[in-house]
Amino acid sequence: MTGLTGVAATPSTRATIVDVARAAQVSRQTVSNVLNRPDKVAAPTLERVRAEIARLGFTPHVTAQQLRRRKAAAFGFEVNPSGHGKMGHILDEFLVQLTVAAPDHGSHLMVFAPDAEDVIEGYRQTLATGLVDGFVLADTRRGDPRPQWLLDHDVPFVSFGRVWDLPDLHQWVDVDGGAGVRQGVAHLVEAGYDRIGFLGWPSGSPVGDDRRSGWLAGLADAGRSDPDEAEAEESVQDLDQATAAAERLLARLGPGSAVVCASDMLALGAVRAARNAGLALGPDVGVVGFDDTDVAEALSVTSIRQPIAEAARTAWQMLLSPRSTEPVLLTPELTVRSSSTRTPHPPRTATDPDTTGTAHGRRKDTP
Amino acid sequence: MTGLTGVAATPSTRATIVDVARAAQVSRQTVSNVLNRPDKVAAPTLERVRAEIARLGFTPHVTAQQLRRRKAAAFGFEVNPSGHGKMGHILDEFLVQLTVAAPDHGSHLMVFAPDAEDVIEGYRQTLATGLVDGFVLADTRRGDPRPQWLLDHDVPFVSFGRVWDLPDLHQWVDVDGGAGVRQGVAHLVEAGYDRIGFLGWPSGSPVGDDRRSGWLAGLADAGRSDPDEAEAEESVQDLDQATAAAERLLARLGPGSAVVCASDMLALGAVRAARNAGLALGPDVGVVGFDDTDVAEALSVTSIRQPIAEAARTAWQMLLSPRSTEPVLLTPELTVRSSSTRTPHPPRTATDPDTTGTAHGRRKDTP
DNA sequence: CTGAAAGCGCTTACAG
DNA sequence: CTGAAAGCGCTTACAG
Repeated sequence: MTGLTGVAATPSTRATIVDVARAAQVSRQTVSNVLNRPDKVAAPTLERVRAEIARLGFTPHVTAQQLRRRKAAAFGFEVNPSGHGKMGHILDEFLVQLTVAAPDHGSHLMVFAPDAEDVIEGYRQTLATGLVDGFVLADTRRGDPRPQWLLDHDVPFVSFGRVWDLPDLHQWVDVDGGAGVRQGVAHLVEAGYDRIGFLGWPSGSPVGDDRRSGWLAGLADAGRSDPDEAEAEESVQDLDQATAAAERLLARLGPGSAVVCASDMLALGAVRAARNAGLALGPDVGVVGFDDTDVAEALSVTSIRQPIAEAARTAWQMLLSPRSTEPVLLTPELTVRSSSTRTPHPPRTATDPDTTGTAHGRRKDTP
Repeated sequence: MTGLTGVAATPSTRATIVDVARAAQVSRQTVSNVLNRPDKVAAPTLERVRAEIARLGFTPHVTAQQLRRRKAAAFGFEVNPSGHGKMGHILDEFLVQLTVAAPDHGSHLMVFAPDAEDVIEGYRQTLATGLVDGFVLADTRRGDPRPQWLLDHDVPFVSFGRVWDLPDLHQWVDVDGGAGVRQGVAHLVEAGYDRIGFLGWPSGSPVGDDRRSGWLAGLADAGRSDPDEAEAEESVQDLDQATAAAERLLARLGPGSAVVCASDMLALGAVRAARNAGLALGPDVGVVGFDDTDVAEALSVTSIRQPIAEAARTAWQMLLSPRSTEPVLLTPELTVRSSSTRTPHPPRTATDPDTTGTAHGRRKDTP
């Protein structure tokens, strides 16, 4: 292959734009034009250059492009060690989906872990290296300093999750948790459960309150408005406390009822509470969780799943066509499992009730 | 701040090495020397330049450094959408820990998702962009084409997980699963369980066979050599099959015995089998899982935890000082929970037996 | 110890 | 439509 035609002198070195130019008998600017403004190149030249590009396996050196264009075509994504160990790997999945979708937008993703003591400094430095043009934010919360800082410094960004502090900012995509819970209620009504309670987090968190409002909306849809306080309980994200809260709730609701939960952790508490009360999961009591985690899957608990891949694609779009002024709210889907199925249960000898439903089918419900 | 001293003309633009040079009244080469060979710069000059660097908040433009040094100081990490949904997010955690440790090695991490149809092409292209110098591999399996290709093309890499096909290649760090299971057996012996069985995967997979051998070694340690076939069962990574296999195994082992499992999924099967047999988890039957997933934590199952952060740090070291010829095998630790505690259980009325142990303490056992 | 020169691989106006 | 020129921000020998 290494002939007189001008293949790179050092074969181990990758082909450069100059190698292609020599091989195709054009200047290197023309090669660049073939790459970046093919419409400005005559057809025969175009073809010849492209053939050489293919033959040499030439891929532009992105680092050089970045420097020259003064644009990295890359975005930073913060990764957080403390986020691990807690149930639900939504952000891990989001990172993966962001990576998968990156090439479709001519971009790539750089992960970084800012010092927890000074997160903003981590963003500042990452930006200053020129390795990224902006950021994809996730896990935004009240009082989050990042959005304002990015705004102040004219740094492009998009957020996965509403930017609570800045109502005028529309560069976010989020999942409509309330709509998800509402679907869950509709599903449980349809499945034939009598009373449908809610096991949520203590009020005050925007996400939790949103999910709770979905429960109320679902009841209203079904003509079961105005539930009294007895039909809801709350617990922090802790299994023992969730179990205790669920026990209180189930005791008040009675058999034949169901519980929609603000998280799979809470749902697991409901599962245990049902078991402790001697109730079969599904037939005697329905449970729906949130986030469709491994735990929900393993225990065959119906759960509300966030459309993460779609969120990632939307994030890229917002980032790269920043004139779309509207935020996007995606609707989650229900993954239906045996915890919300009222089929009569087999004798309790050898088979565990909540193992029976092996049909892990997915179903999209619209409220 | 923008004075006559030569701060960047366009304030919105970040400071460059030239701005620092002007401000400190030296040439830009000297600034570069301050950054890269401080020993070659006179003390007063050094101090003056550094002061200006701090004042201007100058951070070198990494893209320019990459181009000039012909070195990205970055490594690629493949991310895989199909790896999700299955229990255990070891690789997600590895990615995070790799990112956390990156700055300590003057590097950063670029994630990419190669086309599943042609993974090698994804690696080739990523490398050709000049954005990375090499790769961190994970999830290596028999017949994996990546290590050989990287070797053939002189691309630096390290693998998290043994490179099974290339015994002469030592650039890997892995976790000694066998040693982990052995610890699990020792722990169960100490906890007072009578017979200790093994619930593993069908033989033939290197990882699974390794874990099984740890069980045998643990029994030998305890002077309980030569278990007969009745003390082991196998199942694929599926909950229903695992439950069935565990039921057969528990029936043969009898109460007061324990089961070490090759995964948390299998351990969950054992938990259900115990429950179906009316046995209390912990007091009546001990269970130890593998990987310390969310599911193990949620169900209070003792599990063997891989030291992922240490694996990540080791990977960086191997990558950046490639003369360390020896592979590294790390020993996992046991996270002890109530599923392997033989304390007498409270009455089975309101409290679920496997919820009692709220002490999620960690303990490092060495065989 | 400090500064002038060359160049990493590419792109972007700008002439011809 | 094609090519000569300039330059992105930095580093690395190499003279002084």
